[in-house]
Amino acid sequence: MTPALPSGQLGDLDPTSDRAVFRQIADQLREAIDRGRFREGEKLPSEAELVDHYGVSRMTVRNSFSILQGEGLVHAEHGKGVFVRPRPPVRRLASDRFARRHREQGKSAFIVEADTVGSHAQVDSLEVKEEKASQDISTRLGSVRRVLARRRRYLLDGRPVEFATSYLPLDIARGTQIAEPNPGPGGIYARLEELGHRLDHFEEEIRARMPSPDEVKTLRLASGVPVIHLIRTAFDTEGRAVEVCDTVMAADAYVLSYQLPAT
Amino acid sequence: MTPALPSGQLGDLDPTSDRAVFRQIADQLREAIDRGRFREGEKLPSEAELVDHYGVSRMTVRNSFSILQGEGLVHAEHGKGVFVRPRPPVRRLASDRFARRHREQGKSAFIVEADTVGSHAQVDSLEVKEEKASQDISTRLGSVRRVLARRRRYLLDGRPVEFATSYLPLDIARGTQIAEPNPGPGGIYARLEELGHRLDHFEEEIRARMPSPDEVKTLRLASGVPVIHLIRTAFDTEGRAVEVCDTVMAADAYVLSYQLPAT
DNA sequence: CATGCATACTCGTATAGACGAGTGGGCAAG
DNA sequence: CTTGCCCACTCGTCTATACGAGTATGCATG
Repeated sequence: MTPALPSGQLGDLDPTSDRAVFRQIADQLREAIDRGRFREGEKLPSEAELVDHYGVSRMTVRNSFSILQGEGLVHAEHGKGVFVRPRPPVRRLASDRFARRHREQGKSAFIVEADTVGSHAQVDSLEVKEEKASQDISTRLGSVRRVLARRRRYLLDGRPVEFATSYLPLDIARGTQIAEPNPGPGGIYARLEELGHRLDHFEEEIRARMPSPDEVKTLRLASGVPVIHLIRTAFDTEGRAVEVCDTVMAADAYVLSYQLPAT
Repeated sequence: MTPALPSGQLGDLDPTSDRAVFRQIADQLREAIDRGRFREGEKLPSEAELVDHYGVSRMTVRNSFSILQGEGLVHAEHGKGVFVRPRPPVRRLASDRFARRHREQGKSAFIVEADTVGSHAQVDSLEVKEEKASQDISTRLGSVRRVLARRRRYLLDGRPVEFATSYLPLDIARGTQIAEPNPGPGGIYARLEELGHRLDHFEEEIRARMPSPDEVKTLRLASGVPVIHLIRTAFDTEGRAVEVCDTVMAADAYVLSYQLPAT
């Protein structure tokens, strides 16, 4: 005889309900996941099994799955099945992460931080070049036409989590170590201070949205995972904007943390 | 004869490409939107028109639309069509929004702020009650068992944009104006200071994720719109956590802004 | 002129079937 | 024992069809 189906965990449909069948199925799966009947990384019943269990067509079941995918709850793997999406370890960004004392050490802040939590960090796809400033960047940097752009991608345990571009005015960066692929210990902020631009404060703008297809690719995002878009401007003590850093982060990999004075 | 179809703007499929047909269609529509060939709020070609234009089945076209919906680019309206989703006006939250000087005025900060940008603000579904603290809230408030919870929803020009719950320890809030639906001028932070809890600083934790079905309902979110989840803890000058505010915001309605010292 | 209905067009839901392609296990051949 | 193939199972893509339900428009009726 046939063994009990994994779908035995699930209930029945309510034909009298005006809620669409595929929504009812999605509801039941979601609840089963929330209650822990399917755990992180565990496989859900296959499409065929759910077709049998509910007596609906395959497209209806797929429709249910696509809802849950949009919510970021599950992900499908071709040839294997549909799985409860595990919550990856998150990276916490504290608001003192640019404190001067953190710049004293040799290694990059990203690597050091990853080491302390036992993760393997990597930086790749480094690109450093001069280019025309976009309207937005030009405005933020105070009407510059061309900028030095530093692009890089950060990976944690092999997973891309962040993609960032720093823009600097050419009159500051050209010909300095900032224009080199490796900016040296303490990063470009340390170099900026050596060049006489003592940093005063940063401004960060935060948005969240769904990723573009490009971002899905570079960050290898599962469907249903938004991105956090952070734009940071660094100001020196003379009030000049000396750098703009445009960062796109996989939202499921980050918690940002800020401290605000109550004054 | 038939008039030129709106889909005349679009190209052809590449049958030799290994890219799925519905992705190719989504790509073309996305590009057309990005290039401004379809403007904000404008109607895309109907499913039937695209079926004719590309010579594919209706499900394939719908599949394309569902991709764009997941990206938050378009939204469908039953009986009307599929439209380019307009970017709503955003609310900017500055990091000095809790500065003491902002608490002097009579009206709530949310209303005042909305007035200055010419929007109509509303607060509704107010609920104030004592309840058991969740594990997380209890930890943040320093092991309290029960709390006063203040729930409210914020609307801008009739659109719900934010849903927030404040939690306060009972020994502070019980019997005070904080436990009333209307906490009075300056809000609960003003009341806390009057009660001798001079505020020292705030900590904010920020996450972004896709909304739960509940959140979709309360915030009337279109598909493809993530939420920003903000958890703020207020500390008094004695280092005690005196309030935790858990806020869920429609991500397309907000830009958060923070200022960090470089020290 | 105003009301209300018929109708055409829109997207929403659901079925049934077909083929393709990735994965993994078992079995047969070497 | 190892290699390699076949097969069963999985999700991915696509077609064709049907009916339901919301919207808007125009026309007929009062």
